[in-house]
Amino acid sequence: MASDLRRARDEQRKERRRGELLSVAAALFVRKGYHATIISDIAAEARVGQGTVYRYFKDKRDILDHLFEELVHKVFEQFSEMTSRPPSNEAEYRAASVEALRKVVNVLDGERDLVHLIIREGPSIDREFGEKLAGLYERLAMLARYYLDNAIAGGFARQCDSKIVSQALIGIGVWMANLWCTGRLGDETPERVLSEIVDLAFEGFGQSGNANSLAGTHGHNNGGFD
Amino acid sequence: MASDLRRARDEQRKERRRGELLSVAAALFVRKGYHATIISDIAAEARVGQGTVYRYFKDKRDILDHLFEELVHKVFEQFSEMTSRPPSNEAEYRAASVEALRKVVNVLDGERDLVHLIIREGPSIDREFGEKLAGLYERLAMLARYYLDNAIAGGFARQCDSKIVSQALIGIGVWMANLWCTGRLGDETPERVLSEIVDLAFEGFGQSGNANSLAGTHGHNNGGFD
Amino acid sequence: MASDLRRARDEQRKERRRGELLSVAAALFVRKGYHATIISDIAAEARVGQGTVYRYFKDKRDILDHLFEELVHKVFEQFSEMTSRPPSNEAEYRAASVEALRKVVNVLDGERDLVHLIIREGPSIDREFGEKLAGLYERLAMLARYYLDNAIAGGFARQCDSKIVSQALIGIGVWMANLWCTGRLGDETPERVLSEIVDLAFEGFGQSGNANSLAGTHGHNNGGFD
Amino acid sequence: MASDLRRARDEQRKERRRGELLSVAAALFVRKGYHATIISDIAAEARVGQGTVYRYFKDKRDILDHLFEELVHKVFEQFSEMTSRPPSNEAEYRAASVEALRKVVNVLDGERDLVHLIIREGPSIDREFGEKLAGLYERLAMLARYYLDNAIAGGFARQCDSKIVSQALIGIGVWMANLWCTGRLGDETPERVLSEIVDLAFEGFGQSGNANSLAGTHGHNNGGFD
DNA sequence: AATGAATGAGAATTCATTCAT
DNA sequence: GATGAATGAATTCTCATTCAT
Repeated sequence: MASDLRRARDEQRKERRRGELLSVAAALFVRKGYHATIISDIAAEARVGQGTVYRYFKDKRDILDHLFEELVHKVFEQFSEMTSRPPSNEAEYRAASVEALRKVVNVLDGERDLVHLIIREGPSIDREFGEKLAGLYERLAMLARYYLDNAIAGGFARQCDSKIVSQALIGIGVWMANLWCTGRLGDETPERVLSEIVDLAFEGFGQSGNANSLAGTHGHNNGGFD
Repeated sequence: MASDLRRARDEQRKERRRGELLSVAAALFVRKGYHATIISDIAAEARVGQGTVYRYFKDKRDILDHLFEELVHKVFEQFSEMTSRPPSNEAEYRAASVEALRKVVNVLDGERDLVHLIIREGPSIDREFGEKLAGLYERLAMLARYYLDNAIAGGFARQCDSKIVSQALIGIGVWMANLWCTGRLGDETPERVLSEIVDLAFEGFGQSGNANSLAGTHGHNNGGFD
Repeated sequence: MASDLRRARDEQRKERRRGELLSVAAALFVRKGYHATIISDIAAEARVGQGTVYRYFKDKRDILDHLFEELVHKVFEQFSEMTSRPPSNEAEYRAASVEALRKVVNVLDGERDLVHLIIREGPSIDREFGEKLAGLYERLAMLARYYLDNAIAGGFARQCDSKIVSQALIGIGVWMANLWCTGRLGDETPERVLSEIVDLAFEGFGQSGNANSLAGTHGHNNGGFD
Repeated sequence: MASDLRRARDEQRKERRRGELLSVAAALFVRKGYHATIISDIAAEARVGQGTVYRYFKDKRDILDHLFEELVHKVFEQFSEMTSRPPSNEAEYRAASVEALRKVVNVLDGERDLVHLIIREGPSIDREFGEKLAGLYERLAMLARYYLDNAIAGGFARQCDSKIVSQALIGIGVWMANLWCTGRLGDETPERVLSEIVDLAFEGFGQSGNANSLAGTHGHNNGGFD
């Protein structure tokens, strides 16, 4: 029936406008900052009335939530197709790491502004959003830790505190992502960064083997902390 | 003279109250968030009138600036006394790294809330503050890079892109500092974290030597990026 | 279309409300004084929210600017239709003066409060407004001087310092306007005032001719001034 | 006794400081405007504490009152010594007018800023001050009218509405005083201005005698006013 | 559904005045 | 008497949200 067609068209138009509002808001949040961006900015930039914004989103915070979910969805979408067979030697582990990072980079590459926004503003929006973001980071850390534990158990990763190390890896990732989004990595290509980071993670920057390792000495030596 | 005594006492009281206001503000910024904290909160918590806050600080932003400068000052104070002789072998490098980190940890340990505040809110206050903070991180990265370059030149660090690696190290540091400040490191002691991180940085978590390194292969293989 | 009608109606309503706010503000400025009138007074008197005032005017100063421009516009509108042929004898000059003053009086009569407000508060609002007002007075003085110079050149006005005399005429005008607006002229009709002033300007109040004139003696006799 | 000397010295110092505060306040009122000048400006400029200002004056308004009274006192002081014999012919009238104006000018010359301040800000301070100032002007107008009525009665001034004409004369006086105080009279000397004004008042700027006078026709002709 | 005018709660900021020292 | 730190009432201005059209 005609009304079905019409309804479909309306639905489509609505979806398009919602997307338009999201992208306009993201751009403004990035440019002016989340707190400094006011609803009327978004409405004006999207060429709609202020009231219209409220037809699509509950409030400003709701817009950010949608942007966040969108990003999270895109990232995890990538991993849904990954083979879940865990690596059984260092070469496989390294290859899998590189593959996973490449996927992430590919997603983030198309959403630089959004990523920058989330990393920069996310922790300071409010307690709830901060915890949601921290939860995301935690999930990523758990993932990294899972693979690291597997490698340690399989004997192709050094004995180490996988909880700490996996967090450190996430720290590197978030930090580099942020630098890259804000253009502070200069002309380094993502691939270059990626390989350097994987090398650092697997080999460190030292020359020797395990000589002088401090690991394992803690507890015996508190290093002078009070 | 009496008036001198009076002036000295006034000066002292003023300094005490300024400090009181700063610490109250820091606590509130941490608890409620910078944006959600309003001047009257600070005044009420410090048991003074709103106007009094304005006698000591231009506005809310000015309070944060003072907190930031205070922290930066305390951190760099530690390094002013460090021997500047660069390490000449890996053991020295590692020892110097540990010593420097311990100093930083010692400072930050007394300012957990403040550190958390700056890391969390700093990037989203406004452009100016964000750049000031980024400048601090950049300085730290330069410092790390300087030592790394020295080690590479001296043959006791692996050939690597020191720009990327040093940034990664800063990323680890900021990340761990943040986790620690927010209590998300659980019962791990700073010393334990420190040694794990240094081990990771010097040796990586891999077992083998340089096997399978990706470094140097970039350019020949863009990894599928478009 | 319906939306056109709607827009037109909205436009009209907006214009009406703007006018309402202006007249309410003018009344309050006159009654309480500009500085003593606060935005919430205006909003309350106009039965609108405070925020609404800010939808129409940038701030209190902006309201005054609009009132001033409105008045200036109304005054000069009157002169746009006047014949520009300059008078060629004293009778014509006198008639033209009377006609011009009548026009001004007719305009001001409908805006007593506003005129009073501008004369009273104008000079003390701020430097900018003061200069704008002084500029208006200066324009009026130039106009008077132009006609006076013409009359002197034509031999139907006495030799005199037209710069000083024209300023004196403006002084009389502003002063009488102010007295009249504030009701301090009692039951004198504007027409009566007008004719007295014109007589004074053309003939002075003396009986004799030019006897005893001081004009032209300055320079020879500085009258004791140092 | 010593305490008498001391008391006298204290009294003197107090008077000096009071004068200092008044002159500092006047300068600030002129430069920044009465409303824009705050107590702490005055205190800072006079190099005293804010509280000290309140030892000498009740509040800001009180300072202005004192400045006003000071000026009024100085002006009327001049007239206290004037012979009170009224003029008996036009020449005497003219001479007396000139003499009186010269006295006024001599006083005002030393108080330009103060005069400017009073003329500019006086009417807008508050109702009370405005009325006080209007009262002063009214007194001056009464004085002028008294002499004018005397001259009309004596036959050496034209029949005219002395109420209106005397107000017009005050208008000229205040206007010229203001122009002069603000430097907008350029290089015209006070004496020059004075003589031009007296000429204008006694003779008008017209050439003819009473030709075309409108005076006396009012009432028969309302001039088109509605 | 779309609009944008209206709203008023809420936050920042100022400054006259008080008062302990 | 002098001081200037402290105060909080008062005012301006913003902006998220509602709602009549």
